[in-house]
Amino acid sequence: MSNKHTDKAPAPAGKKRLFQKRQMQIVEKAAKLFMEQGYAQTSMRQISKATGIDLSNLYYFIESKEEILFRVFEMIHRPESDIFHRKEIAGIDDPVEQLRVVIRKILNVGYKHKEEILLLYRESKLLSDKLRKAILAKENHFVTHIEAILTRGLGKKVFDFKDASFTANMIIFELSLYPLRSWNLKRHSLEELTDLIEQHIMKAVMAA
Amino acid sequence: MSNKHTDKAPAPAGKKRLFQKRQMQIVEKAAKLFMEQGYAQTSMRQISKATGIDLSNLYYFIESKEEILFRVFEMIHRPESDIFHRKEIAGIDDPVEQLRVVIRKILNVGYKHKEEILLLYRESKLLSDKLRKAILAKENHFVTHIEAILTRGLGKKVFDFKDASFTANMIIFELSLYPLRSWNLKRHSLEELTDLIEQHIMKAVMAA
Amino acid sequence: MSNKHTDKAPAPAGKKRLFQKRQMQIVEKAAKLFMEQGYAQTSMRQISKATGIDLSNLYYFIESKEEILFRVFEMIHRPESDIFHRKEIAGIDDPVEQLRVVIRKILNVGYKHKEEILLLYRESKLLSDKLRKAILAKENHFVTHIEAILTRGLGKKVFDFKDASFTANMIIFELSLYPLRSWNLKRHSLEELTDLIEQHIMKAVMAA
Amino acid sequence: MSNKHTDKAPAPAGKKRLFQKRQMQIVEKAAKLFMEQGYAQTSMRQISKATGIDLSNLYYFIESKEEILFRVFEMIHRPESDIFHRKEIAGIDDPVEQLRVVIRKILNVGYKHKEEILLLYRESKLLSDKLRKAILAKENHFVTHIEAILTRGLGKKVFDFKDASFTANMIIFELSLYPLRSWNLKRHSLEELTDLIEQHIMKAVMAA
DNA sequence: GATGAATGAGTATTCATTCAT
DNA sequence: GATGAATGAATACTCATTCAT
Repeated sequence: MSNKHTDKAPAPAGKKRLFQKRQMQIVEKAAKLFMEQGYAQTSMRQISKATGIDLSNLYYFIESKEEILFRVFEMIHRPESDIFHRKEIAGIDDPVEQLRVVIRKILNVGYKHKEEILLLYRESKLLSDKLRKAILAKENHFVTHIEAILTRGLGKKVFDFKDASFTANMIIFELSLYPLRSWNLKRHSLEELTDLIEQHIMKAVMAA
Repeated sequence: MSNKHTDKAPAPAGKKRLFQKRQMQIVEKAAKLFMEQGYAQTSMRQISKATGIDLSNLYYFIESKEEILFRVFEMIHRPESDIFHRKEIAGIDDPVEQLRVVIRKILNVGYKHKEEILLLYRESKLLSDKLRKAILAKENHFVTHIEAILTRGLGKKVFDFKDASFTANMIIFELSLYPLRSWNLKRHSLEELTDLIEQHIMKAVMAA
Repeated sequence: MSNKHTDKAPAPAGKKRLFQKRQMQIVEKAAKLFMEQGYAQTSMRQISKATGIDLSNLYYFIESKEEILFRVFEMIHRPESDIFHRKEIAGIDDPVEQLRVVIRKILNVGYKHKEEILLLYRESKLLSDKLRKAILAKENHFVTHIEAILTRGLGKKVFDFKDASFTANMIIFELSLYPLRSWNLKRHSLEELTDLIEQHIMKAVMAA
Repeated sequence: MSNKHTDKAPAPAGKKRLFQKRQMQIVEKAAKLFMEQGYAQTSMRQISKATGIDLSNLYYFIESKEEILFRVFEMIHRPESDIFHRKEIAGIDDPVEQLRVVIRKILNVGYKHKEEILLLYRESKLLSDKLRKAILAKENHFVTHIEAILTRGLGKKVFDFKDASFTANMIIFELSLYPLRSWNLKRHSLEELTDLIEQHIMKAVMAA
């Protein structure tokens, strides 16, 4: 997918804004449809109807259905991206407390964006290798951050485990328990779940 | 899906076997295609070509594409189903040891059937409610078994956690780390992974 | 459609009976299905299931789906065929009374075989020209009989109309009011209908 | 059948006309095919070929094969619909004369649209309940009008019969004698037929 | 007489995408 | 920027009928 549109000769800034606004509109509505029905089961006509943008006109703003999916994935990752840079987290000195807070933050994001995360797991395979890798790279960013916290805690001997990289991966995975298996967790409230997951993870990493 | 074929008047056993053999053939080939390309992206024509069974004749052995998917899922679950009943596990008295063995068994199944399990997570949404519930019920069977082990260990005070049901769910989930995130675990060998996962889980449930 | 089966070398009478019995079985069940769903919407598989005769075996008793339809039509006409020969009708001297009785007889047949008659009107077009003509010839038989009664009444000056052939046709047609338009006659009971139709027809043919 | 096309935002009248013109084209050609071969025996491919509109493009103008059938029926009813509102009929004071004129008008329509009316009787069963009811409602409109004339004549004592509703139904039915049984009326010219049918009906309703 | 399996052409319908205006 | 119409390939599925055993 070449950036057919975005690398055009520099257009008046106003026009460009409007263009991107339309794109966002499309991506957001499409995201909703993809989550509800799946990518393959959503037709361009449905997206056209949902956005109110004429079917042919849609292709003025996006190049293909696949591009929409890619942009949907991009959009999904954005809200979580800056979690680690906020002072409320970066400023915490105790790795134990820091991990605890990060866990809760990510869990909350997961509750809110359950559908989006499910979508990511379900449909990312459809992307061409290149695009899928771009998405997975973003994922990796998270793992790296967790790993940093873990390593710091290991140095301070408040944590105890064999492999920080593995453990970071596992933790990120555990944090997606709810989005991926909510159908089997109906009996717990979100508050309970948060506590249970936090305790489960902390117990697995804490030094004795 | 009615039992169009299976509830026929009792046919000669040999003939019936042949029919089921063909069904298996279809389901296995289809499973492979579904894993590689996804369910929606796999056409009945492709299944026909892959099995060598004429497209229309395919429908002599199965009722619909959806039935194939359902049978694929059934097949995935089967090899794991009897894990818990084998003496080598049911016979173990120590819950700690028992859990450890079960973890390793399930992990091994997961390594072998990585693609299948991914498929299960990816495409189970596509099944009609009825069929999806049938599949989830099988899943639940596993969780229940783990829960039983956990509860026994809790009684013996060798385990320590708040909620056996939640913990069993979480463990089952952790055991699918590899199938669901193998793309991020390339640097570990399967033996390493097995050890790491086992330790991670055991640490999270063991009493101090 | 050649009589592939029936003109075989003379078979033992018992076998032939059985063969015809099976044929009847097929035709009767098929008739029911055709009436309910229409000819085109009924599949040979359904007929096979309804009769309990294996699909391939069906073709031992009939040549084609079209032959079944033809035999269904044949069967439909049979019960009415002998109406006119029974003494209770042939023995009546007064044409007025005779017509009246015939009307009531045919109406009753129509009430009982509403679906069959509808089928005849709906699907006879599907038959090849030759077969359709064979069916229509039977129809004509009725008209001729009515025409005879009318002509006799005209001679006795108890009836009054211009064209006996036309009138006979019209009467036969009027007698199929119920099978063809029952959806618009729900508010009348069959007894009422019988009276109303009889009076309507009689008024149209009686001399002043 | 939702009004997928017709409830669009008010488009330029010219464009809309063109769209409807295409629809008409389809419906007319399809009507011809349905009459010749029956609905079930006519394929969308044939309709595509007959109209010169590409098979997939056909679905731009109509929603389904069933919609075509429905529109065919609508079209059949339209030319007759305004019969009763024309001055030449509504303006007649004498019910006898009025009925006579209506009979002749409807008969003429029947002669012209013999095939269409046959189609209506043959295939209306295929419509879904909802659509069939819409068609039958139009039919009923006719009956109601005839009934009104009959009732007026009954009041003026120029007519004599027991049940106006039944008689109206019967008359409408008698007027379709030719479309439904033309195969048995070949020996009469249309002029003769018109006279014979008119006389038959009038005799059945007139007061002595 | 019966049966399981095959065959090959057919069905209505949907799709993403593009073109001309 | 927008719209109506087109395109051509694909979809899952069904059919009447026949064959080999």
